[in-house]
Amino acid sequence: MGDQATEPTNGREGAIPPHRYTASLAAEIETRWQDRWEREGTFRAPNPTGPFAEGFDRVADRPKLYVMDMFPYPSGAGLHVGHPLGYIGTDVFSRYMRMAGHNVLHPLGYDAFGLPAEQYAVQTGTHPRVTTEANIEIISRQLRRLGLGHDDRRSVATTDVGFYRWTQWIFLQIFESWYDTDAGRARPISELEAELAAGTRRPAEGTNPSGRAWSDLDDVERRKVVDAHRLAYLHEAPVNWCPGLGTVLANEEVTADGRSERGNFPVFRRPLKQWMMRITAYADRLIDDLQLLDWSDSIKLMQRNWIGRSEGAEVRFATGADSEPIVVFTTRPDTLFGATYMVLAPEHPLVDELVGVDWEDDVDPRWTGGAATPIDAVSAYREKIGRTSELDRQATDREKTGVFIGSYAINPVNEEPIPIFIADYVLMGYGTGAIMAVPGQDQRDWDFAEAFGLPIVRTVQPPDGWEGQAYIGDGPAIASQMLDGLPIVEAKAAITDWLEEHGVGRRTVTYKLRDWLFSRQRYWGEPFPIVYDEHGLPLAVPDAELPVLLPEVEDYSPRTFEIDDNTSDPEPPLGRNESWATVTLDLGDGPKEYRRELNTMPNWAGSCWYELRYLDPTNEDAFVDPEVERYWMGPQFEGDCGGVDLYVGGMEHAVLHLLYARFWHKVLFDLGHVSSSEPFRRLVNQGYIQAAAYTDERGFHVQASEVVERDGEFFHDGKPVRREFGKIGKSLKNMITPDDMIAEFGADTLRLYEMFTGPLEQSRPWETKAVVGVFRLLQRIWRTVLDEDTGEIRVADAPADEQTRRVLHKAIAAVREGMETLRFNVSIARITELNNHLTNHFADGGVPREIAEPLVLLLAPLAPHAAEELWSRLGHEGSLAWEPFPEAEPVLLVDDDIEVPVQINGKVKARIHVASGLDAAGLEAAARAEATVAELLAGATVRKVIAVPDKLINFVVG
RNA sequence: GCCCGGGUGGUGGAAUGGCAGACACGGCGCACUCAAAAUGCGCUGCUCUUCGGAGCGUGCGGGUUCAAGUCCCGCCCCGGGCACCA
Repeated sequence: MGDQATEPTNGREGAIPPHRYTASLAAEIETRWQDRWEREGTFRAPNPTGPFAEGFDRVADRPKLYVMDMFPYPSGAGLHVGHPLGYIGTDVFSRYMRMAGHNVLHPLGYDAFGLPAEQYAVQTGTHPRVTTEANIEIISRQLRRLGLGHDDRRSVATTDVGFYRWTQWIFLQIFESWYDTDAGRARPISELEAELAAGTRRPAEGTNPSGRAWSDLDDVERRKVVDAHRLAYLHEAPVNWCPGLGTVLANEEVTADGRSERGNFPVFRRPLKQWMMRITAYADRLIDDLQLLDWSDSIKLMQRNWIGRSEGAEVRFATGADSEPIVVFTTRPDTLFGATYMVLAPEHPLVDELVGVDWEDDVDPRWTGGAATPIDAVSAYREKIGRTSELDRQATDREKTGVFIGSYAINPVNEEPIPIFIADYVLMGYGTGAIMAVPGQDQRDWDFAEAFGLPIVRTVQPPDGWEGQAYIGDGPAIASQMLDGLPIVEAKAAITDWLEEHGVGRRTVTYKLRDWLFSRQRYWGEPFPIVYDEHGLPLAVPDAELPVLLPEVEDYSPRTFEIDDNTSDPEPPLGRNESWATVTLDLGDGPKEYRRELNTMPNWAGSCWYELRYLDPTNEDAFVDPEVERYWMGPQFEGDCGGVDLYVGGMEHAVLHLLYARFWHKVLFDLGHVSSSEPFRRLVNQGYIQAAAYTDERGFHVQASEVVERDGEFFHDGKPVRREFGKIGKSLKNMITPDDMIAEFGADTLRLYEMFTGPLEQSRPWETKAVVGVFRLLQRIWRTVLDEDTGEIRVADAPADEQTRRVLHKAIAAVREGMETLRFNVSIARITELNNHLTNHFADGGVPREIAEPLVLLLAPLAPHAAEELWSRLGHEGSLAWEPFPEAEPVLLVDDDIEVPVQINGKVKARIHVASGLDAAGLEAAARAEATVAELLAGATVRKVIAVPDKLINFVVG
């Protein structure tokens, strides 16, 4: 292990002063302070009430601050140096804010359910809990060694029975509620039942297929109606069935070319009964409340795009005498007069009903796909796209395909018959799965119309010379009867009114967001607190029966199938324990036998609410005490959504985790369980650390640690290799662990290095040889305070000179600003400047105590161990974690005399020294008096003088 | 294709519209040393230079302004997201 520069290199006694700050001294200091912090509970944040209330008096008058990281998955590989970047950032911020007078809560737990432990269990038979706990042990030791000041009492794991018990409870809250669109919020399902029974409310559209009155329905029918309202509901819907994994996947887990993100197996769309979460009910609120959040615009935009709200109209197109009309969704109802054909998604349910028997005599040959009859054409086309969806879609992306189905629809505005096609550019999953095609104003429709020889009618006047493509811009309506001359916005309003008056359409909104598929055929997840009765209908397991514990099973795997077998049904592993799968319960009508739900919840469930459990992790009566939640997360001002004050994590969770967590939080808010309407008020996405990886001539990665650099070229084993930057890890053979860096330099140096390489949000390359820079900074600060030979402090009690005071206070102001804006790199630079001044100014020691002590405190959030040690050597008893952070005195931030550049036509020609605050006139006089300036201005015409006090003066001459 | 970020020395990066390159790495030089290491100090954007200095410089081209890395318009390149969304 390289210990160059830190230890004697030749074994000679005394080559290194005995009290120098070295890696081994750092290790001794760091482990000692880590033990002491743990022993003294230094970072325990008191709650206002409950079991953690001890010590609250001390902080009661402080503002609260809740700082959180996206918690890690405890993988067996351990951490590399990229993982802790965000954790160090939040730790520095938390330590700073504590010293700046806040009651800071900074916990970290583990997102411990998930596939890797389960797959390991499948291979080895080791229970996932054993693997998970061992991995948590390893990672928590690694994290502790970094000196992260977490409240150790609150380190929950989603796999703890005491945690997932409440995950199940929250699931039941969601199950036991429905979304009242009139009230715009979730309400308990019991209130719905009461209103239905009282006749004050009718079942929502689509929830009562029989259409009979509530009073005429039997109990089972009524339950089905109620179940169809629930926010967690069973739905027989096309799902992404992945036989290779033996499980169903969420849309988000399927790649664009129809394969599983994990494993890259084929995925099939097929109907299955699965648990769904009605996140779409919250679509508008999830969009609208983004404006309350202090998140980056890019993340907000990604969420908005994901939800994909679009306003438009539904239009009904009549088809034939007995067939029901085709409903299309359009954002451009104003172009209805230009609808010259219609396209249905190939799997649209009306296709089979509408398909014609024979082609007309004069049918365009391009329309038939070469088939003898419309029925043949439809089935051939469906088969064709069924095949191509599994192949890469890229190739077919450009050209439009489809077939005529041999029948017509009637355009409601002009009674014109228009041909109906099926084509794969219309998706069943969006809108109504059917469109009116307006080639004049839509490029995709234009392309299709060109390919199939369909008429193109422009209904918006394009600019002069616009030819050969659709025109989607604004302009007056043409060829549209009563709409003619209207701009798009007015035409939309007019035609939508007309459609509504004539009963052939209405205003509507659609979303890209789908309801969330919540069932997984896995073992290592939360069991659903649900049983099924003899009707096959779901019932909640009563609170008293929670938690529903994961049963022991002999085999942890779901049954997997041939990767292209799309006919078998999922068989979850929980079904392998027969005695568990059936349970006798008394649900109010005597003991009866029920069948348990065998699926488990997806990995996201625990992370949807863990920010709440940290607050009150030992509570057995509630998922969180309401008073504790209000204290840490409640709104802080009128109109505030409340929530965690700072949440730091990777960009990869921009959509899924952050959307799901917001959804759950809003349900809990609606039901009155939390006072905050959003979970995370402020979000920061930390960057990534990338490291150099090297490939040889064959393109194989070589061990990065064995590569040497000569004159900008890189060699491995004497042969040249190519450098690239990529993710740290085993696959690129460029693994760098925090353990290695701590051994070589110490944890404080690692922390400083990661913070110094750039602002928290920015990605940066790892450069081990640059780490020595911040290591030297710590050595120099050490030397500022202590004598390296004797170990005695070398500070003086004499007062500091004016200049040194000014340097200190400017540093304080700048360090604070860097801390508050999470630009720790700037804070470190200012500390370096201060220390450089001290080494220059007090070369023989004797740095005034009034300077040395603030210097140590400025360093404390960044390099806490070294700072604690120096603080105690300076004679202080307790930890400095609760010492007040130095404050800058405003008078000392302004110099008496300052240097001001004098520009002539924007070029600096001279510098003058003037009293700070000197006004424009004084500045001009002083500048004109300067010899060079006077010379240059002699004989020139000064057209204008811009004098900015304390900044510069500019003479514009002509 | 569309939507977000971002392009500043050899490198990581600083800079409320007001002296571009703070701080650090690397490099060069000096002191200390028999020598090296360590430490300390100095220099280090590019080009020219009579060694005084001069010119050019924040991806490229325009513009606004007394003044632009920063604001506006149009391009180029890199990173990320979405992808037939009606």
